[in-house]
Amino acid sequence: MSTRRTTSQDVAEHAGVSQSAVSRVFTPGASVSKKMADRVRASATALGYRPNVLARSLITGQSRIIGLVVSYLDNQFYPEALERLSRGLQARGYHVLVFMSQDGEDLDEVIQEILDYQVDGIVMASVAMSDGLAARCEAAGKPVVLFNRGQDTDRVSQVTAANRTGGAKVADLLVAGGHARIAHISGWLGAMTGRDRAAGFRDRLAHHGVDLAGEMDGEYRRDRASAAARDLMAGPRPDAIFVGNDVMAFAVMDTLRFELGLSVPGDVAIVGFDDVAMAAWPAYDLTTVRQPADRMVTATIDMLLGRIDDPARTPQKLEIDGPLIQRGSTRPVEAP
Amino acid sequence: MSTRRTTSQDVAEHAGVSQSAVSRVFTPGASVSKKMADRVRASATALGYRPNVLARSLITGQSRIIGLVVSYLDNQFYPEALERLSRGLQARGYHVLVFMSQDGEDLDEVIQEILDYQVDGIVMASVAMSDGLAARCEAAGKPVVLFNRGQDTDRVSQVTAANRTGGAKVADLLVAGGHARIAHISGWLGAMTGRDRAAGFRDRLAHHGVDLAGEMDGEYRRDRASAAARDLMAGPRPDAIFVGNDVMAFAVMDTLRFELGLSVPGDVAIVGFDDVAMAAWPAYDLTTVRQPADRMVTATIDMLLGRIDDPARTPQKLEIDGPLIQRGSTRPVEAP
DNA sequence: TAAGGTTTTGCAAAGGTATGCAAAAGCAGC
DNA sequence: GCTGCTTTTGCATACCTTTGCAAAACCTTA
Repeated sequence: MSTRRTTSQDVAEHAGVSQSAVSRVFTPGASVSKKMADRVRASATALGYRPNVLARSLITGQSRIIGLVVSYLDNQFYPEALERLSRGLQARGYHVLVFMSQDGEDLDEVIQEILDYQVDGIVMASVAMSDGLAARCEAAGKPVVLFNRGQDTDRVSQVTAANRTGGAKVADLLVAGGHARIAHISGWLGAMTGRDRAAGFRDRLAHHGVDLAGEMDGEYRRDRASAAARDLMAGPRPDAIFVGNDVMAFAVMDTLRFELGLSVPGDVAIVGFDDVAMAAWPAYDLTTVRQPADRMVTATIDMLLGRIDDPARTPQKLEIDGPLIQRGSTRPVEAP
Repeated sequence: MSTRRTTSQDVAEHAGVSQSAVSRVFTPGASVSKKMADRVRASATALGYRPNVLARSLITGQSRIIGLVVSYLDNQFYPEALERLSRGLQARGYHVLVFMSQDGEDLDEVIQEILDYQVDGIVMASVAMSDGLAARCEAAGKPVVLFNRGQDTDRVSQVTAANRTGGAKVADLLVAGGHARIAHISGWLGAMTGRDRAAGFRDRLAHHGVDLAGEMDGEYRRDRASAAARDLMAGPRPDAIFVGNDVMAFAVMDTLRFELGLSVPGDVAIVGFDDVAMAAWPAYDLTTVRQPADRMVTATIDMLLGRIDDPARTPQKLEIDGPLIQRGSTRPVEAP
């Protein structure tokens, strides 16, 4: 039935040369004469030969596979990042093997599976990692990059947006907009992104001498954010809400407009975080802080491949600043 | 530095048994005594040993990797499908290796790369495949499933929604709703999904004796859909538009409401296709035909693994019917 | 205890490639 | 044509596992 794959041995026989010669032709930088290369390539295409990546990786110790751990894809920021990551790695000869992690605690098992595949590196998208686990990966010689998730450790590299600064920018904007009662529905406070955005926002408000008129944990979930919006509106009404990410901000806007009959930005101004594609759609037209997915992904790839090429390099933390994008969900304000 | 991975040989020495014994302990269904298993496992955990999947696949011929080709992820239907696919395969001991295909014609090269990784099977999400290419994959013994993309070939399996039937359901609804001027902004007519939805819709309208008041190719693109909406509205106005998928439908709604100042469904009723999560959000509240991602993915996995387990099995085509979900973008109508 | 059958174990080969080393080939200069 | 040097080639081994086969261990029964 399924014909045996053609091997370098087959090509060697067909071309009348040794197997090692064939291998060298397909190994960049190996020593082969032009004549040999031509001859082997001719036989190779005649037989439809291509090197077996798995066998190769067995001996080189390089699989050209990057493991990606991701816990959910329903925040549009992640599919976008995944697409860029995959394209970028592909362009450099790597490919992404996907591992979905339940929100539960099977992360250990997931990492084990990843290591079983002999990946060359690991990207964890918005997933936290115990210190012991990080140590295990590094001990196995597999560099790890935490994408969009900060953590207090020096064992692994990290790429995040400038969350504190972003939060501060929002504070500046809302204060400049003359808002008196400003509230916050935060991202999940169990994660550093959520905490940093909130802290940056709070600190900057304080710096302006403005008190926070309410803060609730939206946990990065649509339903929690809607509930939080209802709660906030039940008391003395805020006239502006900074929401910890765009997806929650959409939920808040929907709740305000269609459930409570309020106008955005007429009654309440809304600001999000991420700048996913939908934020620009007219139905929401959301003012938000951009997380520059392109630069974040580029940095992630560079860090990862950098450490693969030179294992002596040490882990690194990088924060990437993104601009505040003013749109219709806030009243226009001169740039500060 | 990076310590050499511990191998089955190391475990064997530590436990004082042969290397093959270690292998058998980690090979389900192999013949090992309880005593041996315990002893080996003890040494294995002591040394932190886990079998090397790549070396294993070299000899078994099974990599437990499934190649996924996908061309873009900005239609939310695909991230959702990808998440389900990955989770489902993971539960059955497989993992997804992602390949992004540019819309250009490098598909040949992409498939070659996939085959280089010795994948056990291939899923092509909404990507067309030449017959020759399909033949090549099957010749290599790699079953292929086209996900959400029909094609005239018996070489590969296919899973799609019931696109014709879906289109027909929309026609029924709009006619029952008493609409007089009904238009269609189709999905890309270069793909069978787009053509089938359009054909099912058109045929059913004809069956009701209703003429199509205009049809344009939206190419599954937001900008093309908006442009099409403008064009349609420039002439004698339709009072209902069936749009080839949800993402385009959102664009059409935005254009009608915010650019042309029209009301949906007051002036124009809109129906989409897919039922992505956002369709249920109040800002759009879109009537649409559901593509049951869960069942489609389950079927895809079953077909793929079925053919991997039994290569004699022949490719199969499956259409999965999804319900019409009535929401606020059409006026309510009794179910037909 | 010995014979017979069954289960468990070790040995050795295989899977497809890369690579160190030594031999062969090529080349330049006389 | 010979010497000395550089480049190219082949041989053999290694990477880590699974698995057919035969030997060893075990169990059962007489």
